[in-house]
Amino acid sequence: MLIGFSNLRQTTARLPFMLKIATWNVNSLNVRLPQVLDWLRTQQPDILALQETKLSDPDFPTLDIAEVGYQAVFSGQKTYNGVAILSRLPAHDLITDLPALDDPQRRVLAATIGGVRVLNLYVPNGQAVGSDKYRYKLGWLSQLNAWLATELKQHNTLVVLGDFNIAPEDRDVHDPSAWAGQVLCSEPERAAFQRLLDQGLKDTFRLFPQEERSFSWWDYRAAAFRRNLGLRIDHILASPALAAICHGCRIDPAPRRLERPSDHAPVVAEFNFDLG
DNA sequence: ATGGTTGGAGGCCAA
Repeated sequence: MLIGFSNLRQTTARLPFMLKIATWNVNSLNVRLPQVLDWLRTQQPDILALQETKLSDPDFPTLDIAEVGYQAVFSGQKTYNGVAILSRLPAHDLITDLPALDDPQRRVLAATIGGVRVLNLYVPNGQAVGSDKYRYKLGWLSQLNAWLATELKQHNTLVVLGDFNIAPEDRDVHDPSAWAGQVLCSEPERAAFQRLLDQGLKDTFRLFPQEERSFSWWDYRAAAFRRNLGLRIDHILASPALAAICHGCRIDPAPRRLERPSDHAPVVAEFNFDLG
């Protein structure tokens, strides 16, 4: 017993520890709270970024989330948008707005958790190419790109994750010809996504072999999930230092199969920190 | 065949 404990102490110092970071657009945390609590209990992520909470801050279910062992920070909005970060460790140095964008829409929440800088995003949907909302989306992404540059200067270990509302490549689309040039897939949106990667971020999902036709969002209509007619629009991007220790990234389709699901599935990335 | 479904407001809009 004593020997075993001694060995454990010796080896623990050299064992890597895994940091599990996830993102999930829940499409109303009110409706999805039981599913989120179950998912936290079974998957045990260290950090879970939520989008589309659709809750004002006083209504945030802080106590329910604390009961399963997580702290919560949030930037909420009634009815629309709303982002939150749930974590084992406390979150500090919060930012809730893109600099130089005076925007009442709650789509951004940055925090530092256990030394990792986390940028949680709910990128505007854009509605349709050429619409006012599409122009807002592209302007928003431009401001995001500028902000990311300043964040990367300050933080070596950084993740940008959330609902990007962009399918980066045709392989992220169930029917590329049908979606060609459409919102979520248009060239200006993909170029904006590429500009984030051009700053050194890696799409952690594509660091690993993945099944073909892997998607993170399926329309509620036309039995799209059953037919796997989806898009991969939820992403976990990692700075070079974090990408180098990324150990895996996967989409968890299980919650999408539940009754009253979100239209998005969670995405999970794991990082190995060697404390030796 | 330009459909269909969900959430939340509030008697349509956003996704």
